[in-house]
Amino acid sequence: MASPAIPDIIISRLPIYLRALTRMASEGQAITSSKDLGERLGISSAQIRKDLSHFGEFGKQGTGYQVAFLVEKLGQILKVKGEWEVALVGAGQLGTALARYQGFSHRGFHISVVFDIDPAKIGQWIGGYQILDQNEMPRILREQRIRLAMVAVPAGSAQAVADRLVEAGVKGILNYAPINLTVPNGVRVQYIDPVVHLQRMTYYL
Amino acid sequence: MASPAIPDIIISRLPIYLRALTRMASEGQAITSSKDLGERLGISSAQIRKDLSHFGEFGKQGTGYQVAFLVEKLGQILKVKGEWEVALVGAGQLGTALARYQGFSHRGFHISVVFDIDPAKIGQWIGGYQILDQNEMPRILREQRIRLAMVAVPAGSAQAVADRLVEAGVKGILNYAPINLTVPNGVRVQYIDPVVHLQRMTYYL
DNA sequence: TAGATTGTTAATCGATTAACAATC
DNA sequence: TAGATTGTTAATCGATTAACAATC
Repeated sequence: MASPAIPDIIISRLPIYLRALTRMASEGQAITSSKDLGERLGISSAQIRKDLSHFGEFGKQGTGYQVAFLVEKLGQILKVKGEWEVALVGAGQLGTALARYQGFSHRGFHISVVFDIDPAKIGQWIGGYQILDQNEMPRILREQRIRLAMVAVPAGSAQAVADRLVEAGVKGILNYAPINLTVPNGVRVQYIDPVVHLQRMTYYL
Repeated sequence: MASPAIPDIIISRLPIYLRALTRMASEGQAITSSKDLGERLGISSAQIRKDLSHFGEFGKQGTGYQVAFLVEKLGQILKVKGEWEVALVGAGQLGTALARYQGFSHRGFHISVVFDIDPAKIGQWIGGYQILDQNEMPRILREQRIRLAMVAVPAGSAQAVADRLVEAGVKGILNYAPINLTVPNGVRVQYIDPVVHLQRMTYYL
């Protein structure tokens, strides 16, 4: 009997828990509780316990959770114990900032290739990466079995890029282009659009 | 009698609708329907109609919605018809990319000031902005009545920056630092952390 | 032991969907 | 008119919360 699928909304909270717990660990905090973690995150303690209970029993009555142990477990659940290779498409302003960002490696990700379509950029170096020709992308992604990609191209080319990524076997796309992507079942897309986030706040002003 | 508060989950979808509709308009599409829009976004048509119905009747039976009219209405609802002034804190790699990003102005936002704490950066110019001393921030924000800010500083200083922003009257913070912020009621925070988004996908790989 | 906190159950709450009369 | 699509109601579905026995 297949275990029931875990709701996506629960999965989406786990990286937030992991981030907070990792910070606790770095601050020397050895033990936490659902109440403590919940207060930090603005989430109810019941929800945290319920979320975690889908994956096992990680705590101890009366005591709470070992921070290091929970970090370990969440890392396993999210499969970020090792390092995922990620392709970056688009070496413009934003792509360059992403290529230079130091925060990926300690949290389970590593940019392995950077692509652009502009002949003036191909061959140039940014953040330790030589920019490759986007036409080579399908071949290189297949060869390196890359399953994650970040898209930092103009909105007008994002869907075409996504189509080629999917063709090349990519299963997860982090899309920085301000446009919705259509992808087949089995492929996931996450969106980062600062304007959308800002607009989510102006309603309340 | 106060009208009942609109659930935040509905507000959070409106910018997505607006973005898709704006794109339709730019592609010359004059009319859409809840079915058409829903298919583009992977959302049910019923949900789109229900969401919009909280704010008025914007469509016509048998026909659908005028794209331009709906863009107008959503812009009003989200209060992004004019332009909001936004402060940017942190002029590092990411802050610089944000300062240079051209995509804010046509969607209701304008960066008016950029701050950093590093004496070597203060006074330098990036993307048309002269970097100001972060110590001047409270005074300048108050003077200019700025209510929105983007935080692109290291995680370790993000909470302190947020505290000062709140003190200075900021009501909405777009936080790029990979850490949860604690803010008083009445202040909103939105988070952008690429690693969180990537980790939300690796579970499924 | 007494106090604290877990994991889990049942109750509550809220969001989504299905369905359809109204009507363009 | 016939076909299409809205806005809305009621039903369904799913997520959150409250409560508590178990137990460290």
